[in-house]
Amino acid sequence: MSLRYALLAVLTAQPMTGYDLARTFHASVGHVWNAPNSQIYPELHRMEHDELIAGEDVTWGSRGTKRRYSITDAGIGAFRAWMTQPLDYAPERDPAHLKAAYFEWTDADSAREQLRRHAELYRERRGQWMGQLALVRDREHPLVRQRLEIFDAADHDRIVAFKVFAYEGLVAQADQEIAWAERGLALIDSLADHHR
Amino acid sequence: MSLRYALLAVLTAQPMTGYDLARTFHASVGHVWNAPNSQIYPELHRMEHDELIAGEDVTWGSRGTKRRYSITDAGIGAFRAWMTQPLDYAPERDPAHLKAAYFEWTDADSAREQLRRHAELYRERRGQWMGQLALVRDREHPLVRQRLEIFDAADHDRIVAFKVFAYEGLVAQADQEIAWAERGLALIDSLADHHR
DNA sequence: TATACCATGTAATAAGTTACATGATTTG
DNA sequence: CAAATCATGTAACTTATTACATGGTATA
Repeated sequence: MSLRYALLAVLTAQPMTGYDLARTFHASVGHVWNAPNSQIYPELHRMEHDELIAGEDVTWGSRGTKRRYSITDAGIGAFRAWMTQPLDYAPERDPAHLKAAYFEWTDADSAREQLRRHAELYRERRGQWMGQLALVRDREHPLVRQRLEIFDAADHDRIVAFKVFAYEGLVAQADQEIAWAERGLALIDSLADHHR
Repeated sequence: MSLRYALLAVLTAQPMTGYDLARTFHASVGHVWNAPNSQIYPELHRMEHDELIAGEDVTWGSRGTKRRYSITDAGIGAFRAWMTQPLDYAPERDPAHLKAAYFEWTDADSAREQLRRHAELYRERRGQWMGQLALVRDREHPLVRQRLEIFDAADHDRIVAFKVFAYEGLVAQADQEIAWAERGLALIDSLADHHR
């Protein structure tokens, strides 16, 4: 159900088409939430049906049209209600750590390769998050800028501070995963040494 | 598809009934993977059909029977293949950080309450992981003990080391989440001060 | 005018959740 | 003999993934 609120979150800043939302997801919010357009489009239809968003057809080129969605008052209410209500956490499900616990079932090279990939993945995510973080901090992030325009200047610091806080948390997560993978690589090396 | 391999991982140590697997999931592997029995029982049927596990009816009490599953050679092969093959990581999906990025949409009390819950959840997980970690390290963990019996003594250190490594990673994750939530609480306090 | 990008979906599966349902066995 | 635990599921639903499908617009 969080997809719906992730979409509403973006639409609180400005109206968008399904395509824009999918792109935004991929480029910015996507690092916290991701969804393919085959999930976004049907959800937008359901949200419009529930009157959380209003769609209007906008002409595009000579013949084409596209549908731009704006959040409604009911949508803002629903988003605010979700924001206030405590989150119900999903049960833990961590295939990377599950596999690591059973590394005796594969060879050292494969285990090393998997840990290197793990580190690599989080280095990449870390880089993307750092990029977003810099844009938010400097108030050059397009969505954040848009958001600041519709909010009172007194709120600007809070808005930016919360986004910085969230991204910093994600960067710290990535750092942790990179460090863990590196400890794993060292462990495998030490076990290999021991064998000689 | 990882559920299947999580089940196989447990069954490499010893044969078990569906009920035992569900319980083991909840009590030990469950901190890395969790599943309700309504997901476990059908999956066991499919795995038996695919001949990764073999079920046998065991008498239980005077009239009852229960079905105990053992991993087959094909099952061991499938598990080893999965262990060797690189993991395909699921796209990021993190409602807690998503919400934190939009805390301006709720009041300070609600935001604080959510961060407190976040810290509390990870403190609890941390405690469970530390418990498992101690059992594994001291080789008193029932499943690990069972596993050590069927493996050569030369492999014991590796087996324990990988499990310790995996659990230590989870503990570090929990520490990170707790620290993040506490930074968030401090941030909210400082924003509230600023308002006065 | 070809290529990249914008735009919107459907269909089929797979995976996961929630609620319900039933009955035997063991233990205090 | 009551309560806790062991044991095994089905049904309905929601969520997410993968693959496919189509066509318009902008730009070099």
